[in-house]
Amino acid sequence: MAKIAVSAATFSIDKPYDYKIPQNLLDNAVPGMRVIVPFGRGNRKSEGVILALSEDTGLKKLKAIEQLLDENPVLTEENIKLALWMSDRFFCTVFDSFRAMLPAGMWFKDGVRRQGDKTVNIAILNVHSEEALMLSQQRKSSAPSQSAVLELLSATESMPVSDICHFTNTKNPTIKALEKQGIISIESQEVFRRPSVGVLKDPGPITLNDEQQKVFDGLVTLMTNGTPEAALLHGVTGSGKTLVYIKLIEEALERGKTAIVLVPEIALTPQMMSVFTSHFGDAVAVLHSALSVGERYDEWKRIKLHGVRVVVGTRSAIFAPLENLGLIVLDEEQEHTYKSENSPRYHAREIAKYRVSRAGGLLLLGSATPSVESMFNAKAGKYKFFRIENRYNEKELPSVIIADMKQELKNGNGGSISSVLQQELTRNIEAGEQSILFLNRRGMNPLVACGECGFTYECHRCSVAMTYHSANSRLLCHYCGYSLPLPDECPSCYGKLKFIGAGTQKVEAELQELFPGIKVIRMDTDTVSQSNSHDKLLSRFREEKVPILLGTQMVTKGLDFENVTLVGVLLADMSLYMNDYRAHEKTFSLITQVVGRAGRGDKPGRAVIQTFTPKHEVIALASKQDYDGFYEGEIVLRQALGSPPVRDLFTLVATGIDETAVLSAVSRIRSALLGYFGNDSGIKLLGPAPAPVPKVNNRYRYRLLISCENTKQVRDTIAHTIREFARDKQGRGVSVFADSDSYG
DNA sequence: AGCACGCCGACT
DNA sequence: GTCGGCGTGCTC
Repeated sequence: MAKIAVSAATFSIDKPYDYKIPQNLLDNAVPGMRVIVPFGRGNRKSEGVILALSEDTGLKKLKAIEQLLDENPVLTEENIKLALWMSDRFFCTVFDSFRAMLPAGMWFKDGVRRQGDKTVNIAILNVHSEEALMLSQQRKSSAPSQSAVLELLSATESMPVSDICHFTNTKNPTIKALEKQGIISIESQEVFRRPSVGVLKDPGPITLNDEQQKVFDGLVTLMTNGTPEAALLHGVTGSGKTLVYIKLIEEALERGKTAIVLVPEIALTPQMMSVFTSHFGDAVAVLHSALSVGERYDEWKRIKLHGVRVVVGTRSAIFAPLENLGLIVLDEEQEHTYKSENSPRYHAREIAKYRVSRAGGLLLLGSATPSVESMFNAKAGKYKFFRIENRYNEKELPSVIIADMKQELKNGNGGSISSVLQQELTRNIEAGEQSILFLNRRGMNPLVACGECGFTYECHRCSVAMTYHSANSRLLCHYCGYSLPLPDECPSCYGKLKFIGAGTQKVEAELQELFPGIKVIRMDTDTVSQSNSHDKLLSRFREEKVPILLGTQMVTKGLDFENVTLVGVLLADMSLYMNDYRAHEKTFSLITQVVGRAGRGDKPGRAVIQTFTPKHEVIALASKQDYDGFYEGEIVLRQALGSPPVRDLFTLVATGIDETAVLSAVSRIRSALLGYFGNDSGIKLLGPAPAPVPKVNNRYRYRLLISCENTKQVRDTIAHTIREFARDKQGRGVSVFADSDSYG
């Protein structure tokens, strides 16, 4: 019999289920294979993964495995252990964990057949090329098509059939005829759908400066000492961390090890890929969710079976099927994108720690503004700490100007560009230098409010403010996509509607008014599309020396432009007052990164930070790029509030259509937890309170926060509470999930 | 979550 | 009688 993780089992009933292995599958069924099994009363077919094999005790009458989905196991014993560990750690089913490990193309989705291997027919000459050429001459008049094909093949010996047809303008029957005569043979060869990579020309050997070299030496020692290690590398923007990564990977590869490099967002993979591919060639693969299903499946196969040794990718690439891992790098480790928002709700850093601890490798967390959590661990000695203080090539950090927007308003400037920023922009335009403007506002579009009664539009399904899109003159909800046309007047008092909080579109219009005839590139989710990619917009900015680049989050990372000497942060406060213990950290990190964009070339840079709260300490520290000062202040605050990393935080979220049902569910869960924890002073319960987004897709969301130490016992209690809740018929219509150290 | 089983009311 | 409504409990 086999122990199986079943896809149809929900969290509350998840466990290894026993199935009989039918005689005809007995020889082939092995752990790590995917199967189809009957499940539940209706015996509906469900996918599953074999966890282990054991002797059939014959005690229970078991159902039988229906079908094996793989010839060879697609998951290793190590994967199975990891999946079990994840289910304990992240409150998910074991099958959820497996789903995260395999590329989407391998699963049956909505009845669609899974991704097939792509093959191509190759024609191969069975005779010497001279002979082929001779045959070609003979047939010039009698069989001109065959003649052309043979002439072509005499030069190349083999070629994909489709290419031959294309070049010689022949059809498949000609090829078939030649095959029949035994002159050529046709073989089917597996090909890999690969995302295109722009490879840089011969990068040459890397030379590190003294500071980088010192850091590198320390890291190599850690990587090669045979024990699992974790290190935090704090390197200011422009300190050349990537060079250190490349040298480390070289070392790892030389020792027969493999490496994973994670970046926080897809937009950063092409740059990393081209740098890495020019150093390591075909040994590099890329994994992220913007690849087509076929590409992702094929990259995964190349990694698992065809000798790839370096993987670059976003969060899910942490599961890349590499063996013998010597190094995992998380670049910009503070980014929230490393945390999954869906089940399994893992953090890539946690999976990385698990993997290096088994492989004896090195986990390297790199950042210009380390997360408070990682710095805390570094100070506690859990991570070795390294720092690069100086920018590569000794570039100076930009000078920072803080613009008080309240004062601007008093002076009668209600626009989004302060007078200082306007002056600086003028200066740059006149000098032929470029500027980047950053708008820290998700959603990018203005809110609409009544100028008289203050009425605002909220999405009736999601309880978030709707924003205005000028492209179609509609109001849109950014959570569920619901939209409605913008009315002429306030529906409540018939007053005049006003736009509040400029989005990139509005700022673009303002810029056009302030600087007539000056080109502006706008970069946000509206202007970045497949045909107009992130890359294309940036290379236009670089090559055409467009004076102003205006954008959202996207413009803040990894970019390196010689001619950019001015950076403006239009609304530095935006993220400061969110109801989230990470709000200060996010704001600090964002401003620091943006400021680091300016002055990377020979000329010194300036940064203008616009804010309504110029005295705020976080803004002052960020403009000085004083990370240590920020950390010291912040950790005291966290200590006082009992927030991570001083303590751990679990979030329990209940969602449902009926608000009172959801609320009473959370209250019942709260009392159940209180019952389990008793008056343990180490555990603090907060809530119930509406989740940061209280309604999504017509479902209300309430949450409970548990501040405590993340122990097995606490996790088990939380998991047990969720299971109990799901079994209780009182909770019908309400679903509950748990998360640890969630973001937002 | 999804599905069968069962114990009630409405209808040919 | 019996069709189908939904409330209930189980999933190897």
